[in-house]
Amino acid sequence: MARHLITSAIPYINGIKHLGNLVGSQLPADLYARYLRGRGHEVLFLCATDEHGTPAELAAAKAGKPVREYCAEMHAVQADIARGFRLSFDHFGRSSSPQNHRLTQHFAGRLADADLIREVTERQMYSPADGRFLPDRYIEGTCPNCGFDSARGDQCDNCTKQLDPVDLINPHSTISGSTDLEMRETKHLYLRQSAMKDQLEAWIDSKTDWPVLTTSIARKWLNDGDGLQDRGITRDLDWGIPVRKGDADWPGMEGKVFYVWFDAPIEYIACAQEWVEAGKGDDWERWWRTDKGADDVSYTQFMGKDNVPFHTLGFPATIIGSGEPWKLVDFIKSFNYLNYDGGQFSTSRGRGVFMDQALDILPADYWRWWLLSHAPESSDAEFTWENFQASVNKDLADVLGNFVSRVTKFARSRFGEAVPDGGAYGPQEETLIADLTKRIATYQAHMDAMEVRKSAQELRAIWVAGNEYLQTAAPWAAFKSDPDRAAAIVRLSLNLIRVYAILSAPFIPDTADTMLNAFGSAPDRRWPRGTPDDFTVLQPGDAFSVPENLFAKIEDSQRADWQERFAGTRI
RNA sequence: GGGCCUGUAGCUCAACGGUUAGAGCAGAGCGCUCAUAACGCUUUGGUUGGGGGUUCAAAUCCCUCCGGGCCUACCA
Repeated sequence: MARHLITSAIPYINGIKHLGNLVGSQLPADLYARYLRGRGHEVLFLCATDEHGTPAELAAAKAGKPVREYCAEMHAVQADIARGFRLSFDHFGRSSSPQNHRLTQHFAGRLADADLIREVTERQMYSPADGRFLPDRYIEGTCPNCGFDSARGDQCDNCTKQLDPVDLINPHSTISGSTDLEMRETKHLYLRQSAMKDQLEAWIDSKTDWPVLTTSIARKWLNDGDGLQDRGITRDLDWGIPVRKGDADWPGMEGKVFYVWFDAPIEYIACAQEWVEAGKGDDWERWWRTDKGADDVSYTQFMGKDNVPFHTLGFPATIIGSGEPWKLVDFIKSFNYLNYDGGQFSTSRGRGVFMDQALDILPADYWRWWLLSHAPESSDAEFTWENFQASVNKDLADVLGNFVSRVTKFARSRFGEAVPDGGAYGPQEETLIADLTKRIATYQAHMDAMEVRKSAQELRAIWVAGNEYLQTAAPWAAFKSDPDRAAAIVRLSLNLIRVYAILSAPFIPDTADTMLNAFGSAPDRRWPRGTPDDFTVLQPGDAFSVPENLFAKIEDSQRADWQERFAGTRI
């Protein structure tokens, strides 16, 4: 039994996330957490909402609410949807928590003491009409390079040229439309990542088993241009964690807050404190402090590729730079993007399926299965309704659902609602058990390696083996000539359902519960040990019931309807 | 512009220098009748994006061209 700390990239607060966000971090993290718990390991699985920054302030303003109130509401909404998808966080925290305030300020103080913070005076666009400094991309104007009239201040979407806001012709605020913009001086804190470049690079180099996607992005940032750049960690905003040096004021930084990308990863740690505060645990330091028991913790982070630089460089720089014995990540599992039907998901255009909508039309397990079995591991992947319908109908309804249905209904009709006695497992059963034992070992190896698609593929093959066995053993024929033989076949088949439920639970937890509940309220839920005993847990006389069909097929008419509904509006 | 990833059967993907490039779906044929017209077996289908090179041996390594994607540090 090992101890596993698992975190999912924390979703931003300003709205409901789409399926691409889900499959890139929270869902595979949940798969891994459920699997490890199933195998008897001790797991702490944490996630939170990322609540600071300009977009949160603007979203709150648009909703006509104080930002504090808006975030509290959106956190509740996201927590509710997470529950709907059966994301089994031990705690779903908030980056705006008091714990994170204290800890973020603490880290800043430590970094300052270590001479890893420098103050930089710079000039930024200020909009008097909006009453705020504007991040580059909140300024638009005509591109001096190609003449595109909606070029953003950081880059022109038309000709892809990188820009500076002052380059724009007729610049205006995208918030208010105001053209009254001025350059103002402001002072900010920079994290001296460049001073830690060699340390960070050596650390990345030591991670030879990480996905290429993870290490290549990290190396790019380490070596691109002049190498790893120092990074601003403060902003001129109202909503955020006030800049303080530990418990002390930070002269000259009054009214400023830390940048979200500084405080968001720290929330991983603060979240464990929230977990204790919420009465769900009693010792967070044994998960996070290597001097207090976290030495043997295996820490895995899940995230989309856009998050990789902050997790491979920024956050480690914070942790290492603190000089304190915090736990560093052991493995970073990163994902590419999921596209929607030939294009990108688009919040603004309402294009694609968002988490709340997904749960409105189908139960979580349908989505979990498709998303995980098509996880964008090696390249960007694409959601299409045709593929979704085909996969769900075939894999879930036909292969697994129908297997459970045919076994339980046959058993009931011939032997009644209890595991039948009589006969014994013979060569066919031994062959199947040997095959499954091997396949389960393969499945576990893929899950251990977080090879999500391969795990799904092997799990499906395990389901298929049940159907193959039934076809070969043909209990319906045996029943006529040798009822004891049929009884043995049915006994094994019912045991298969129990084993399948346990193996499948990380992917489709609700369905797994339904399958297990067919055998009463307290069936043995222990993970298979890899011996033939795994298939004799259900004994003659044990009661079972026939569950409702596990999965309904998606009809062509439904598919067409949804296709239409989620296509979004063209601009 | 630069960097990284990617291109394999109609579709979604494996194969990571070593038999004859494999699976699932879709298509075709056969079988079964327990089951959600479900399941099983067999089978069609590929000059591995094009071209060149290295090697006894290349989907795999190198060069080049073409296509797709991502990142490029003030959105998060």
